[in-house]
Amino acid sequence: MTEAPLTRERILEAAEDALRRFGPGKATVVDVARALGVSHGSVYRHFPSKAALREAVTGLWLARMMDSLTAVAEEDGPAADRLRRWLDLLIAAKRTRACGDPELFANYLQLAAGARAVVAAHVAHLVQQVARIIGDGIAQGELSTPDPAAAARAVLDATGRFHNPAHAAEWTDPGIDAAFEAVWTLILAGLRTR
Amino acid sequence: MTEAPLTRERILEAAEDALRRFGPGKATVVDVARALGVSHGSVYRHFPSKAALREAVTGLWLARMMDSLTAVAEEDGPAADRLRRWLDLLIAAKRTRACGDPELFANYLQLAAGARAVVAAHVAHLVQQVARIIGDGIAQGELSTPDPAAAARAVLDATGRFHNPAHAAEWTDPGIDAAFEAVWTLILAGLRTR
DNA sequence: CGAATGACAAAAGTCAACATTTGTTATTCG
DNA sequence: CGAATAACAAATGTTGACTTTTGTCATTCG
Repeated sequence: MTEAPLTRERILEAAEDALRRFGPGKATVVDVARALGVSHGSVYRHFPSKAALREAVTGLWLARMMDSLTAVAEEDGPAADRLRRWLDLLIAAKRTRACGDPELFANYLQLAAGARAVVAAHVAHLVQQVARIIGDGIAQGELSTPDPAAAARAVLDATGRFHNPAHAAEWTDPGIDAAFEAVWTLILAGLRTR
Repeated sequence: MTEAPLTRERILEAAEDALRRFGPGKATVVDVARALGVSHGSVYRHFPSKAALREAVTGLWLARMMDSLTAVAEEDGPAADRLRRWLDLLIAAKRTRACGDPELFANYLQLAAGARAVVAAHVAHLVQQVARIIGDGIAQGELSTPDPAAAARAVLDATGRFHNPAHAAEWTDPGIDAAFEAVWTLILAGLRTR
């Protein structure tokens, strides 16, 4: 039986597993070490703190979520359609994770509450993708807005209720889809100014 | 020395005072009763529960905040200017209270977290005022939007980051005013569709 | 009689002893 | 020598006995 070496990757895997099994409140670094058959001190050789380990797990989790979004952001085609599909995907991804991956979502929620670097990076990444879609729309004459970067940030801010985890409790409201439709109508019109 | 009778109003006054002095976590109905020189049982003659008393206090507090907003909503003049001034006032009022009335703001925050009736009524009231401004704008040919009621709701949702108490922690961010400016540009353009 | 009281039970909150977890470091092991 | 460990101090969390608070109601008082 070969002994796999203790790598950053194996620790992240075990940490994500522990986080999912026990939740962000109960998972300890001793749990992670036990799953790997090592002492908890060894984990601290690869991560400076438990917080750093949690952030790294969240980073991977967010990165996986970004994959399908990136695909839409990099498509060709009408910018308005792409932006709408991109937002739908973002909202669906957040909702799916809130329901289907509650422990890791709670973990993300906690990190988002404190202004952790990994979350800021995630938001910056989202803004960049929206900016790209809006930029394409302007290039094709489909959209028109004075400051595309500001508009991208504004689109994310304006739709925050539907994807910001701070509002997760509202996502089961019956009127939530109608509310998004109204906001979408408003901002799409705003992006089409001439 | 005349004995003032124990009325709903005197209880509300004392309750607001206690809430402000001790904060939502520490104020008890015994505190309220003591300030009035009665037993706490008497308070329960006028309010069915402590929660109801807190809601009533919050209702008054919100109603006072609405006064200046209502004035702007009922003005004449260009709808875009009025809407902008109305939003500025709403945002300023929320920020002022978050900083200057932290105990009652914390109380409001707790009630807003649970979906209390008094908060829902407050939001409905806000929507109504925005709808009025937008309606005026349409009548004057200044604005144009398919569904004014939906647009009013959308304006409030889209600007939530700047007035929803769930985001109070972000109100000290350096970029918050620029972010609002970007959202304002976007939604104003959206309301001017033709 | 109706408003207010105070004694009471149940629920919620407090606090300090105790246990676990985090993070460090001197030592062991291959 | 470098990776892992085990023993440790400090920080954090848990527990359970105790106190306060909430809400009810039979009784009192004007």
